[in-house]
Amino acid sequence: MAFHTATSLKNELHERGWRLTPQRETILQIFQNLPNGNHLSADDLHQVLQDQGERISLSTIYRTLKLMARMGILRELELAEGHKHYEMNQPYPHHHHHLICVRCNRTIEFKSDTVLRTGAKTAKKEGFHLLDCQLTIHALCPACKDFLPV
Amino acid sequence: MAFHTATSLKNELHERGWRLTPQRETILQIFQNLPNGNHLSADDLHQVLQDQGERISLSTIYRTLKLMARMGILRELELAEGHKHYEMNQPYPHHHHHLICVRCNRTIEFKSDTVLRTGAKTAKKEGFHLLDCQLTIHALCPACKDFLPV
DNA sequence: TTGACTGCAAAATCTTTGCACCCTT
DNA sequence: AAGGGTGCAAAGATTTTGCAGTCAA
Repeated sequence: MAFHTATSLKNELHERGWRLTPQRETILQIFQNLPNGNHLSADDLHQVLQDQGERISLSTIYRTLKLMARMGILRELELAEGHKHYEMNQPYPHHHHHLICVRCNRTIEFKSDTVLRTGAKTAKKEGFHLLDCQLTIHALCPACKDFLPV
Repeated sequence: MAFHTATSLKNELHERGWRLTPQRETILQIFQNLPNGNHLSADDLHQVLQDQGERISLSTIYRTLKLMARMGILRELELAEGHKHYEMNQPYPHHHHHLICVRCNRTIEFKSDTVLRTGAKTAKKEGFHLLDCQLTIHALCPACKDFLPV
């Protein structure tokens, strides 16, 4: 989970015979400039790009998001809203987890070194190459506690 | 995250003005009898029911799965296969997490008391009512390491 | 008896894919 | 020049929803 720049992205792609296209570079840039803790869905990203005057197709966006998630550059978040969200996969001091209200989707970020350590240890023990490790807590927030379950 | 029986399900439903229907009871039973560590998608569940001669519609299945997840009876798993899976939300000694290969979806279960404790502590600190807490590790398994990223 | 629940079918969402053309390497 | 990448449109997959009839309480 190292920090990625256009150059490191290029190198990693080339190692595998893939290419660095303007689209991929632009998308990486969007995520790099995203304020800490923000995340985008495929459609959000499409909007942001449109607003910047960039015309990248949704297909390419989906393909790129999946690619970068599999490379460990982005992390795929399931914030229980029917679609995935993505954010930069930041290394240690910024790495965080999510507490989510299953009713109103209110989300709180929190950090945990021990969880991060558990993730790394487990992946290593099984011989897996770690990409991302996220603790997701599903719960009911104070405002929704009494409305269970709908 | 307590163990649920038809009776406790009935009581919890009644507390909120909901009802215990044969469909809900049957679905709960399926999950109770599911071998530890197994999980079902909405469609899997539909198949299992068909095989048992039960005719419960997919709509009802989706509605029931969501309901039981929000009640904390089932846990919703994102095993990166384009659809959700569900399993009983078992309390402490059986509670587990998942290590998943993002390429082939090979999944390994593991337990962690410290992670569970972190989840409980975090929810409490924020005043949330805990439903489920899962550490999901995305990684590349030994067999897929070298095929990154497609 | 009441209104929550179910089943059905249609609709809505989100995501993937085939194909012709483009462009990085 | 080769073949990976993109855009478009169409297809796929999963999940949700409106509605009329059903049934738990």
